[in-house]
Amino acid sequence: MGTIAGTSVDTDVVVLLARASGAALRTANAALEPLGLRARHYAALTIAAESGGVAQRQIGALLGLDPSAVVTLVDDLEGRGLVQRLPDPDDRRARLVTATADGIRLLERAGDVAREVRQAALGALSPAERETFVALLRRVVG
Amino acid sequence: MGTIAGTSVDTDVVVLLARASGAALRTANAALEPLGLRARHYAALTIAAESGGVAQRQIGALLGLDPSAVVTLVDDLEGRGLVQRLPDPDDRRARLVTATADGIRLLERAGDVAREVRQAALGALSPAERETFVALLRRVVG
DNA sequence: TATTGTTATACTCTATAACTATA
DNA sequence: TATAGTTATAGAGTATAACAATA
Repeated sequence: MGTIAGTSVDTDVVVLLARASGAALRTANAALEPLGLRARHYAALTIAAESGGVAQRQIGALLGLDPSAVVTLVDDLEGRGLVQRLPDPDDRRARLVTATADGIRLLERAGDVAREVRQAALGALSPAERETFVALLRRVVG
Repeated sequence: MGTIAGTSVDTDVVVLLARASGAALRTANAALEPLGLRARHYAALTIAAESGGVAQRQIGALLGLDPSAVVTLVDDLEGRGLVQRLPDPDDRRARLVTATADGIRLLERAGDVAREVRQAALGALSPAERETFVALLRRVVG
């Protein structure tokens, strides 16, 4: 489990992940605040824009969010006019979340911010190490 | 930012970290539940046991927790008789959190559980990849 | 003046159950 | 029967400000 040596601890993977995630989220939320977005909204808006229309269920699956949390998330974005819920012609239960022109414009403005956030999150690593880290992290998430 | 290809997304690092952390925490909390512990309590108890007495401030620094959250955490552990708050002879503001005999006994019982959790969290990676990943993750956290 | 621990408080996040309308 | 979305709600986590005791 780890032993204390001086002031440093051979910390648990779970703790390390929680710390890295918390720090990255705080950085992202602070950086996106001037645009009125949180990391979660930015991610969902990106998915909506790039997909050209996704079911909420899929947003939840991609972002690891509960369906009920996706409702709140899309409500926020729709309330700001950044996305629309359109009927899915293939499945009348589902509603396709699509980015509006305003949403796409905001995403473009947020591009630089997002780049800075990614850099800050992995600032301690070299470019090659970042690639390695993200590749492994993606496999960890599955 | 990433482009959609089929059903997979070149997801943001922030999202990946949040997903990995969430999944690891859920696994850890579920596995430790029979022992009446959450991941956070387990981590703090480990630090207390291995250090032989830590200031709450340091627990917060190691675990990335707000000082006020550490109060609640140590209250829980103390209420269950797993740690004690002893006066620090070198600084009368601080209180040294030390594991009790019960706390150490519980930690020993939790050892196997912790091993399983770490394995589950990084189950998709080979042993060598796990080492690489944890080393990089530790540098990301700083 | 700054720091440790503490309390109170507000806010966000997460998770579940129950419901509807479809499939 | 199962699934997509929704609502309500409860519980956990996070963050801030203010305070007493001590440095």
